[in-house]
Amino acid sequence: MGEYHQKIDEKGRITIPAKFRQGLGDNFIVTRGLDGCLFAYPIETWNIITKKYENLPNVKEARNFMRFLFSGANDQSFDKNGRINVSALLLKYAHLGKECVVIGVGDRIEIWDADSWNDFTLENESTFSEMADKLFSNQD
Amino acid sequence: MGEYHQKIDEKGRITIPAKFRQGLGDNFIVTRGLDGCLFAYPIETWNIITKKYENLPNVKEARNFMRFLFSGANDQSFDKNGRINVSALLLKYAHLGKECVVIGVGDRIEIWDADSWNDFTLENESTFSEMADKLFSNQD
DNA sequence: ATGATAGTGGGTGAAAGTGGGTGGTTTTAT
DNA sequence: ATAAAACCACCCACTTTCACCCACTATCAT
Repeated sequence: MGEYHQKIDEKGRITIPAKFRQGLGDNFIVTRGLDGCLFAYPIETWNIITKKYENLPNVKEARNFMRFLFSGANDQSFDKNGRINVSALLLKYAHLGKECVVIGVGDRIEIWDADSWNDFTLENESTFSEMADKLFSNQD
Repeated sequence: MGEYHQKIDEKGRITIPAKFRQGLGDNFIVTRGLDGCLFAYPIETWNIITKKYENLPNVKEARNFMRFLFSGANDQSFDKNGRINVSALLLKYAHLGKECVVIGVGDRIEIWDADSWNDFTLENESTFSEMADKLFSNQD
């Protein structure tokens, strides 16, 4: 949980906030996420996700799906200073420039380009309250 | 897993990314893949696959698929620099030019011509985001 | 104020990737 | 049968990249 603003240096390194490091473990997966951000999963969570799709029938759609799933995935670990090295491909996918935002969402971490994140929050600001209404209205 | 862009030299040699080498082992199989790429399997995985198809009913489709699978199969090993020597036949089959893309997909590696891979991702871009929605949303 | 922890930037040596040479074996032509 | 030609496995050399290390700054708690 939480929102942290971090910088991406010229080598494509991102410091993951100290708070998140323990949750991710020593080895974890960074992959393409939804709405133009990156996801980072603990390896155990990733294994659960992939295990679900391991025995798909060998048809074209399934093959494409697996290609999408695996080609975007990188296993990562922290350097001595708690940084990860994001590949050029993933940087491009998420339009990551010099500034980024790292947020904790349930069992994963999301990495957003600062501008994208800004746009996202602006766009959704007004709908958040509606969303909250919807989500929590029939709670007792 | 992951996506790596490599070059093919004039002798038809492709450097397999260091990350994939251990998974393939010293001897492995390269063969015609589906959807216009090449597959590379560790020898153990290959044995399992062939065993599976040996037990298929002896119908024409099965025989044809076996022919497809076996006639293109080469056992390969790495040279001192981690490269494999792809036969002219397989290069032609996968339309491999100077640039290629190597991806890890579950228990195998796929080798794509750079342009083919580009076309593939462009064609599927829209369905990929749907896939991602499916993939990450109905997580239970 | 001071020490400890987190974040940022950069240098460096080892490893990965790339290209080309060479010598021996096989193939082909005379 | 023999020499010329082609091929291929092996070797070496160069370039680029990346993982690791160190140094500095900012932030926070005591």
